[in-house]
Amino acid sequence: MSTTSDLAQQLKQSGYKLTPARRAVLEVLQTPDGEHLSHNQILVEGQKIYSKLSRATVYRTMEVLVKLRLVRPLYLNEPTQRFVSAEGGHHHLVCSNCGQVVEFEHCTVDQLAQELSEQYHFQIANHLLEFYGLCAACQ
Amino acid sequence: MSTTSDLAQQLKQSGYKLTPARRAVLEVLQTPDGEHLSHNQILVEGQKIYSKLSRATVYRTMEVLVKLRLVRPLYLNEPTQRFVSAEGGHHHLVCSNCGQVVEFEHCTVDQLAQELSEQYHFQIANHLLEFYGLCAACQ
DNA sequence: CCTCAAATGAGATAGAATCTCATTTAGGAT
DNA sequence: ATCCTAAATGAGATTCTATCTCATTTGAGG
Repeated sequence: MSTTSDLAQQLKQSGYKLTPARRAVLEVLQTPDGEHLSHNQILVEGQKIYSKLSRATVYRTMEVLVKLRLVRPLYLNEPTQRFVSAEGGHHHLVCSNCGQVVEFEHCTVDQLAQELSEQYHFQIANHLLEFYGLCAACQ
Repeated sequence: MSTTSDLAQQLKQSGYKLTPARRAVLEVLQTPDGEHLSHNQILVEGQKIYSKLSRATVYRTMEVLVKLRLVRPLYLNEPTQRFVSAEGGHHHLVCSNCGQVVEFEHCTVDQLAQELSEQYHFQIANHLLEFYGLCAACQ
């Protein structure tokens, strides 16, 4: 997602205190598996780093990160909020049958983003492109 | 979304009984505002048609419609499942600040869908393309 | 008009998100 | 180094969405 020091730096510069609880959350977010994590996953992983970490603090910290546009919330076909880096695109192939989510990289919507940006006077920061269908196994 | 009779016909042909509760749900889905509805909205509107309609039946009916691929579930930046027609694409400009959702029509991902379909052996039925940013008012 | 598997309603339960409030603490001021 | 205060925290209560259970009702074929 970003390096912990990046995120910590940004928090500090925006006037937020750097607490052990927040450090733990940031550290979780920048692990190799730090993308697409839910609040609960962040809580469980975060408590391995700082055992007193509470659920409410995870919610509040993520709220701050979203407000600062350091991460972006996302729902992947279930009623659970997850988080991804705020920049760039996120591209998924989602199987309507088994729920499997495959990420892909190649994406062709930049041109379209440009056009929409002008047409609707939207300042576009990132996007989500999901294709729904049946994976090879479920067909 | 579809006409009620379409949906009713499909249910019938798939071996499901046509009950007043199901008719009410189908009728709600095919009103002009029948897209993007949540379970709760369907319940409230449905009870205006058939007052005994229960929450559990709304959930179960939508589950059937999803299984038959007549509708598709979708989360729009909140932890509430909503439903859209199963076919075609859904295109949104979402304001990260005020949450406003604008729909747009012109879309350029068909070519990409074709390529991904071959590359990942996915049988793609529809897609969701969302751009996140700041709307004119929030900039 | 009978029959019975399918469907329903009501309420219980589970899980995610939000709120409240008394206590603790980061970090600037002294 | 110590003090001070607004900011942050933890724990638990509360709200809302989703799922489950089970006794009762009903659609639709025979």
